[in-house]
Amino acid sequence: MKLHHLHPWDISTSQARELQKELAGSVSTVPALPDKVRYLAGLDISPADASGVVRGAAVVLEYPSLEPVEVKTAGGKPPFPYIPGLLSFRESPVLLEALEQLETHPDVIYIDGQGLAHPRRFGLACHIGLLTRTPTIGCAKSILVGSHHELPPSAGAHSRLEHKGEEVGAAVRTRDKVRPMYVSPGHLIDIDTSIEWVLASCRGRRMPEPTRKAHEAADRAHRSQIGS
DNA sequence: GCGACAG
DNA sequence: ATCTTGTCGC
Ligand SMILES: [Mg+2]
Repeated sequence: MKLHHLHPWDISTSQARELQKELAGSVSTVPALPDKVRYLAGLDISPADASGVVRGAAVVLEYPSLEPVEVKTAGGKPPFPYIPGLLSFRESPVLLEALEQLETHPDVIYIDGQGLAHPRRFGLACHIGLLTRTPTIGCAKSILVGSHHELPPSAGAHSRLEHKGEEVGAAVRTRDKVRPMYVSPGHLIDIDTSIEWVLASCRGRRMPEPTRKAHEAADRAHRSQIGS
Protein backbone atom coordinates (compact mmCIF):
# COMPACT_ATOMS: atom_id res chain seq x y z
CA MET A 1 0.00 0.00 0.00
CA LYS A 2 1.03 3.58 -0.61
CA LEU A 3 2.20 6.06 1.99
CA HIS A 4 1.49 9.79 1.96
CA HIS A 5 4.38 10.77 4.18
CA LEU A 6 7.51 8.80 4.87
CA HIS A 7 7.61 9.21 8.65
CA PRO A 8 5.52 10.61 11.52
CA TRP A 9 8.03 13.45 11.93
CA ASP A 10 7.39 14.72 8.42
CA ILE A 11 4.46 16.62 9.92
CA SER A 12 3.88 18.28 13.30
CA THR A 13 1.38 16.75 15.69
CA SER A 14 -0.89 19.78 15.53
CA GLN A 15 -0.80 19.79 11.72
CA ALA A 16 -1.44 16.07 11.73
CA ARG A 17 -4.52 16.51 13.92
CA GLU A 18 -5.91 19.18 11.58
CA LEU A 19 -5.23 17.12 8.48
CA GLN A 20 -6.89 14.16 10.13
CA LYS A 21 -10.05 16.20 10.73
CA GLU A 22 -10.12 17.37 7.12
CA LEU A 23 -9.84 13.83 5.85
CA ALA A 24 -12.56 12.63 8.18
CA GLY A 25 -14.93 15.04 6.48
CA SER A 26 -14.14 13.97 2.94
CA VAL A 27 -13.35 10.28 3.16
CA SER A 28 -15.64 7.41 4.01
CA THR A 29 -15.22 6.00 7.49
CA VAL A 30 -15.40 2.43 8.64
CA PRO A 31 -18.98 1.19 8.46
CA ALA A 32 -20.62 -0.14 11.58
CA LEU A 33 -21.07 -3.91 11.55
CA PRO A 34 -21.93 -5.79 9.44
CA ASP A 35 -21.35 -3.67 6.35
CA LYS A 36 -18.95 -4.30 3.51
CA VAL A 37 -15.65 -4.75 5.24
CA ARG A 38 -13.56 -7.51 3.75
CA TYR A 39 -9.94 -7.11 4.86
CA LEU A 40 -8.61 -6.52 8.36
CA ALA A 41 -4.91 -5.85 8.90
CA GLY A 42 -2.80 -6.22 12.02
CA LEU A 43 0.58 -4.73 12.84
CA ASP A 44 3.15 -5.59 15.47
CA ILE A 45 6.85 -5.51 16.16
CA SER A 46 9.28 -7.95 17.80
CA PRO A 47 11.70 -7.11 20.60
CA ALA A 48 15.18 -6.07 19.52
CA ASP A 49 17.76 -8.76 18.87
CA ALA A 50 21.37 -8.62 20.10
CA SER A 51 22.29 -6.12 17.38
CA GLY A 52 19.32 -3.85 18.08
CA VAL A 53 17.24 -4.93 15.08
CA VAL A 54 13.47 -5.35 15.46
CA ARG A 55 11.15 -7.16 13.06
CA GLY A 56 7.82 -5.65 12.08
CA ALA A 57 4.94 -7.63 10.61
CA ALA A 58 1.85 -6.64 8.66
CA VAL A 59 -0.82 -9.27 8.18
CA VAL A 60 -4.14 -9.18 6.35
CA LEU A 61 -7.07 -11.37 7.37
CA GLU A 62 -10.29 -11.87 5.50
CA TYR A 63 -13.47 -10.92 7.31
CA PRO A 64 -15.51 -12.60 8.67
CA SER A 65 -13.53 -15.83 8.31
CA LEU A 66 -10.48 -14.20 9.94
CA GLU A 67 -8.29 -16.39 7.76
CA PRO A 68 -4.87 -14.89 6.93
CA VAL A 69 -4.45 -13.92 3.28
CA GLU A 70 -1.16 -12.03 3.33
CA VAL A 71 1.88 -11.62 5.58
CA LYS A 72 4.79 -9.21 5.11
CA THR A 73 7.73 -8.43 7.38
CA ALA A 74 10.48 -5.83 7.60
CA GLY A 75 13.47 -5.27 9.84
CA GLY A 76 15.42 -2.27 11.11
CA LYS A 77 16.94 -0.50 14.07
CA PRO A 78 14.56 1.81 15.96
CA PRO A 79 15.95 5.35 16.32
CA PHE A 80 15.69 5.37 20.13
CA PRO A 81 14.50 3.29 23.11
CA TYR A 82 10.90 3.03 24.23
CA ILE A 83 9.68 6.27 25.78
CA PRO A 84 6.04 6.53 26.91
CA GLY A 85 4.24 8.91 24.58
CA LEU A 86 6.76 8.56 21.77
CA LEU A 87 6.04 5.02 20.63
CA SER A 88 5.00 6.27 17.17
CA PHE A 89 8.43 7.59 16.45
CA ARG A 90 10.12 4.43 17.61
CA GLU A 91 7.92 1.85 15.86
CA SER A 92 6.57 3.59 12.75
CA PRO A 93 9.56 3.21 10.43
CA VAL A 94 9.64 -0.58 10.59
CA LEU A 95 5.84 -0.96 10.68
CA LEU A 96 5.41 1.26 7.63
CA GLU A 97 8.04 -0.70 5.75
CA ALA A 98 6.07 -3.87 6.36
CA LEU A 99 2.76 -2.18 5.50
CA GLU A 100 4.11 -0.76 2.27
CA GLN A 101 4.74 -4.26 0.96
CA LEU A 102 1.11 -5.32 1.29
CA GLU A 103 -0.63 -5.90 -2.00
CA THR A 104 -4.04 -5.97 -0.35
CA HIS A 105 -5.24 -2.57 0.83
CA PRO A 106 -7.04 -3.32 4.12
CA ASP A 107 -10.34 -1.71 5.14
CA VAL A 108 -9.10 -1.21 8.68
CA ILE A 109 -5.80 -1.69 10.51
CA TYR A 110 -5.53 -2.90 14.12
CA ILE A 111 -2.66 -1.33 16.04
CA ASP A 112 -0.94 -2.66 19.18
CA GLY A 113 -1.05 0.65 21.05
CA GLN A 114 -3.16 3.76 21.56
CA GLY A 115 -4.86 6.05 19.08
CA LEU A 116 -6.73 9.01 20.58
CA ALA A 117 -5.99 7.84 24.12
CA HIS A 118 -2.64 9.64 24.10
CA PRO A 119 -1.41 12.69 26.05
CA ARG A 120 -1.46 14.71 22.83
CA ARG A 121 -4.39 12.79 21.37
CA PHE A 122 -2.26 11.35 18.59
CA GLY A 123 -0.86 7.92 19.33
CA LEU A 124 0.64 5.29 17.04
CA ALA A 125 -2.72 4.29 15.56
CA CYS A 126 -3.37 7.89 14.48
CA HIS A 127 0.01 8.19 12.80
CA ILE A 128 -0.31 4.91 10.91
CA GLY A 129 -3.82 5.82 9.76
CA LEU A 130 -2.87 9.26 8.56
CA LEU A 131 0.26 8.08 6.77
CA THR A 132 -1.64 5.36 4.94
CA ARG A 133 -4.99 7.20 4.61
CA THR A 134 -6.59 4.09 6.07
CA PRO A 135 -8.94 3.63 9.03
CA THR A 136 -7.10 2.40 12.12
CA ILE A 137 -8.04 1.18 15.59
CA GLY A 138 -5.76 1.49 18.59
CA CYS A 139 -6.11 -1.62 20.75
CA ALA A 140 -3.65 -1.66 23.65
CA LYS A 141 -3.03 -4.13 26.45
CA SER A 142 -2.67 -1.42 29.08
CA ILE A 143 -3.45 2.23 29.70
CA LEU A 144 -1.18 5.11 28.72
CA VAL A 145 -3.46 7.90 29.95
CA GLY A 146 -7.00 8.06 31.29
CA SER A 147 -9.18 6.05 33.62
CA HIS A 148 -12.50 4.25 33.57
CA HIS A 149 -15.16 2.82 35.85
CA GLU A 150 -14.94 -0.84 36.72
CA LEU A 151 -16.64 -3.05 34.20
CA PRO A 152 -18.61 -6.31 34.43
CA PRO A 153 -16.61 -9.55 34.06
CA SER A 154 -18.37 -10.81 30.94
CA ALA A 155 -17.09 -10.54 27.38
CA GLY A 156 -18.53 -7.56 25.54
CA ALA A 157 -18.61 -5.26 28.56
CA HIS A 158 -17.07 -1.86 28.01
CA SER A 159 -16.69 1.50 29.70
CA ARG A 160 -15.51 4.88 28.49
CA LEU A 161 -11.86 5.80 28.99
CA GLU A 162 -11.62 9.45 30.00
CA HIS A 163 -8.66 11.77 30.26
CA LYS A 164 -8.81 15.38 31.44
CA GLY A 165 -12.54 15.48 30.92
CA GLU A 166 -12.45 14.05 27.40
CA GLU A 167 -13.68 10.69 26.15
CA VAL A 168 -10.63 9.22 24.46
CA GLY A 169 -11.54 5.56 24.10
CA ALA A 170 -12.91 2.61 26.03
CA ALA A 171 -11.90 -0.27 28.26
CA VAL A 172 -13.28 -3.36 26.53
CA ARG A 173 -13.66 -6.83 28.03
CA THR A 174 -12.90 -8.93 24.94
CA ARG A 175 -13.22 -12.22 26.81
CA ASP A 176 -14.81 -13.46 30.06
CA LYS A 177 -12.82 -12.70 33.22
CA VAL A 178 -9.67 -11.33 31.65
CA ARG A 179 -8.19 -7.86 31.88
CA PRO A 180 -9.79 -5.47 29.40
CA MET A 181 -8.19 -4.15 26.24
CA TYR A 182 -7.98 -0.38 25.80
CA VAL A 183 -9.53 0.70 22.54
CA SER A 184 -9.29 4.12 20.95
CA PRO A 185 -9.87 5.52 17.47
CA GLY A 186 -6.84 5.95 15.28
CA HIS A 187 -8.12 7.35 11.99
CA LEU A 188 -11.49 7.63 10.22
CA ILE A 189 -13.41 5.81 12.94
CA ASP A 190 -15.23 6.66 16.16
CA ILE A 191 -15.11 5.10 19.61
CA ASP A 192 -18.24 2.97 19.32
CA THR A 193 -17.34 1.59 15.91
CA SER A 194 -13.84 0.82 17.18
CA ILE A 195 -15.32 -1.18 20.06
CA GLU A 196 -17.60 -3.01 17.65
CA TRP A 197 -14.79 -4.07 15.36
CA VAL A 198 -12.53 -5.13 18.19
CA LEU A 199 -15.26 -7.34 19.63
CA ALA A 200 -15.97 -8.72 16.16
CA SER A 201 -12.41 -9.92 15.71
CA CYS A 202 -11.53 -11.53 19.03
CA ARG A 203 -12.73 -15.13 18.48
CA GLY A 204 -13.02 -15.80 22.20
CA ARG A 205 -9.54 -14.56 22.98
CA ARG A 206 -8.27 -11.44 24.65
CA MET A 207 -6.42 -10.04 21.65
CA PRO A 208 -8.01 -9.22 18.30
CA GLU A 209 -7.04 -11.79 15.70
CA PRO A 210 -5.23 -9.34 13.38
CA THR A 211 -2.95 -8.22 16.21
CA ARG A 212 -2.39 -11.80 17.37
CA LYS A 213 -1.41 -12.92 13.89
CA ALA A 214 0.89 -9.94 13.45
CA HIS A 215 2.52 -10.69 16.80
CA GLU A 216 3.14 -14.28 15.75
CA ALA A 217 4.57 -13.25 12.40
CA ALA A 218 6.91 -10.70 13.97
CA ASP A 219 8.01 -13.29 16.50
CA ARG A 220 8.71 -15.85 13.77
CA ALA A 221 10.75 -13.32 11.81
CA HIS A 222 12.59 -12.49 15.02
CA ARG A 223 13.66 -15.99 15.97
CA SER A 224 14.15 -17.30 12.45
CA GLN A 225 17.06 -14.96 11.91
CA ILE A 226 18.26 -15.07 15.50
CA GLY A 227 18.78 -18.02 17.82
CA SER A 228 16.30 -18.28 20.69
C1' DG B 1 10.15 17.77 42.77
C1' DC B 2 7.54 13.16 42.43
C1' DG B 3 5.24 9.60 40.22
C1' DA B 4 2.99 7.60 36.22
C1' DC B 5 4.06 5.73 31.99
C1' DA B 6 1.26 2.23 24.91
C1' DG B 7 5.62 -1.17 23.71
C1' DA C 1 9.20 -5.23 26.01
C1' DT C 2 11.92 -8.66 29.46
C1' DC C 3 13.29 -11.58 33.85
C1' DT C 4 10.82 -17.24 33.76
C1' DT C 5 8.46 -23.46 34.77
C1' DG C 6 5.24 -25.22 36.56
C1' DT C 7 0.88 -24.51 38.10
C1' DC C 8 -3.82 -22.99 39.26
C1' DG C 9 -8.38 -21.70 37.62
C1' DC C 10 -12.02 -21.09 34.21
MG1 LIG D 1 3.77 -4.72 20.20
